[in-house]
Amino acid sequence: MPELPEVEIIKQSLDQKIKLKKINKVIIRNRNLRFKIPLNFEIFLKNKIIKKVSRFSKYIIFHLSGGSFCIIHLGMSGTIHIVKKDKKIKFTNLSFYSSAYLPKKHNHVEIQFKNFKLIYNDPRRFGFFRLIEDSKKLSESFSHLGPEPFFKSFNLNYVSNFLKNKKKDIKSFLLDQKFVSGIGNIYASEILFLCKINPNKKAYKISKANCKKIIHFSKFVLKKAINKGGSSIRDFKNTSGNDGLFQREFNVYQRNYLNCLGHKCNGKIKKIIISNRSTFFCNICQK
DNA sequence: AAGAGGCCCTGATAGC
DNA sequence: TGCTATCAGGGCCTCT
Repeated sequence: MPELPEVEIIKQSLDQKIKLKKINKVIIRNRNLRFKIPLNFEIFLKNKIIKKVSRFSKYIIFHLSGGSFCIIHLGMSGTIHIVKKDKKIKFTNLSFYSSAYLPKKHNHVEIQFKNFKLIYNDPRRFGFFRLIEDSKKLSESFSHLGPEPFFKSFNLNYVSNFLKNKKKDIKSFLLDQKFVSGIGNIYASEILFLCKINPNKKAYKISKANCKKIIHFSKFVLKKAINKGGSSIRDFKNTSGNDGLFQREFNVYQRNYLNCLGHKCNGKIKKIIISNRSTFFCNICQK
């Protein structure tokens, strides 16, 4: 599910709902996520106050009283939702399940507050939780990640220097979190379509003009997706019962065999595999 | 250093 | 109905 826009939506509503709340109790039902949840996890969080919730790239960050942090990554299938005394609260944007569907399986982590609890559900268990002792270690834990598209450091100099001499295709670099963090498989295809760049194009062949387009449309697509409440595909919905709306704006993602939406283009959208991930593009518009 | 590929895991769906 | 194969929005690791 979650690329930067979806994580941003979740972060925004979490910050509203759990900021300044005290954790009463933590229950772990399955520690075997992407990384094993440490045995001191419950004790560490108990009685801590969530000072605020923030986000970097696809990571949610709980700022805890005492100066420590808890970071959450949702992997492919992680969802967070809020439950009040075994009844679901229809908080906006907190869960991507419909209100009619209360997940029972795969509720691996439960964080209890006074009047409600936060539930982490993750069928594939590619997500993870990590405890971070202080802000120095927090920045260390993100040091391997490149800038978000929104950062000033994601500029023409940086992009063209990074791609220079790289022989891999450009689409793989949009997914490479060391190059730029927050873009995932959906938005990589969408960004390249708007740039009119073929996803197979070798990175070193990307012109400066095209680097500018990549910078521009990376920001543009992610911002627009955030404004639309993210993308809901498959069975995902948010708690207010609504889907995110950005999937209606897809130009290429999952549109294989359909007409290209490019201006006066008669092409059909193609689906190919690049580094084991589905990739959608128009071979007429995108050169 | 950079790139290719495998792996972690469950569930939905398609095809036989 | 039930089997098998394929595919999912991510990212880590190893090998070359």
